[in-house]
Amino acid sequence: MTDSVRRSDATRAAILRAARERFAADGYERATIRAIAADAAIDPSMVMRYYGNKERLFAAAADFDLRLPDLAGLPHHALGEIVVAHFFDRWDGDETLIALLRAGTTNPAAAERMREIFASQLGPVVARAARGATGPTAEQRAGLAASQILGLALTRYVLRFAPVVALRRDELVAWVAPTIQRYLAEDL
Amino acid sequence: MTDSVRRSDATRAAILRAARERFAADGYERATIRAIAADAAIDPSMVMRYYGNKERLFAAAADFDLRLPDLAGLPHHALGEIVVAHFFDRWDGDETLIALLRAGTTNPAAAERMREIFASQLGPVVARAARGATGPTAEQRAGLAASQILGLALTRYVLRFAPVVALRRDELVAWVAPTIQRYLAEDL
DNA sequence: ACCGTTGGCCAACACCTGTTGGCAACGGTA
DNA sequence: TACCGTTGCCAACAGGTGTTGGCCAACGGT
Repeated sequence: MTDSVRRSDATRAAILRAARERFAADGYERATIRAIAADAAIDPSMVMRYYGNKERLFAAAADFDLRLPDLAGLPHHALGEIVVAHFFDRWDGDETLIALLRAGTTNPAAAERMREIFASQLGPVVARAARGATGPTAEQRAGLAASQILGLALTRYVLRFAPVVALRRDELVAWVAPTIQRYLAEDL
Repeated sequence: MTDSVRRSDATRAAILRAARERFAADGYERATIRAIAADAAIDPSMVMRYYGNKERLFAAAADFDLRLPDLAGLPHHALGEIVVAHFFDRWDGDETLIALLRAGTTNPAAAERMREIFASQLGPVVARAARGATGPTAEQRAGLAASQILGLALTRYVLRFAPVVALRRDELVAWVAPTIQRYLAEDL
């Protein structure tokens, strides 16, 4: 029975979708099981049966893939623009990263998940792209890039600073890409 | 009586200090009135008597002055370094900004406070410094700078990304200062 | 020495939270 | 048809939350 499509799969998916929305909009503590269940048009106890507890529900909802391309085969001078544009694609198409960002500031487990994702997904890509560069380590380059990328997501999607919201996406890419380019591939 | 020093002033200050610590460490919702009162060695009901409710307590605890210097009289090419170093001074010496950052991601009032602070304190300083520059408006320049500065605070003090925590302060200034310099004073 | 004012604590309130167990309807299978 | 695992809801629990009102002791000016 485990390999067939169960009737409950739709419910499971509805819960996960509602959870991602709520976690993204409200953060970990304000996103209540009851509210998520109501969004999914289901009883709160079903959430517990399918996901065990709130922490495991969040872990399931915050399973995220940055889907970074391999930068080693791309034009070296365009790394910054490619990375920034890719992150815009990623968080415009999936609010999971925003959920993670909101929850990570108050929930230790969410912060740990965030560290894992960037260490295991951004780190290696940067290491391959920055091969042969002198100066800082790949981890340091990745950390610097993360600070600018997450700061952009923070001010635009979470804190909603008016000028950052008002700037068009391509304008932001033009401004921020050189920053990322320098962090990833240049020396001081 | 209102202009004299009351016996309760010490208690008021202790509550405020405990509130700032708790809000900085836990964020808005996880920082409970009871925990703040316990830190201040006081009864929870006293917090209510002195500050009315939790939201007003946060407003009092999050009253923050960036203390930005007037950049117009300083060497133009060193703006970035001065600003970045100043922010390190500011958030190393006062955890209020960290409290604001943590709370701002989940509490709408805290986010609004954050927008106010940056619009009213960073905006005008940037406008004076960037006088005569062409291209983007001062608000846009300030917003871009805020994205990098807050991203740095986020990854270093809140999410605690290992490489960003491990880098020395002067190393981070050296890397980030050119970014801020470009956002504040250069064109695309 | 008095007495109003101030500073403080205790107990309780109404509400909301994550979480649990029991019970009814469904839907394939024998 | 009789069965039994699955899917779902309802009601409740135990604990924690912000918040309130009443009571008591210490202070300080007269």
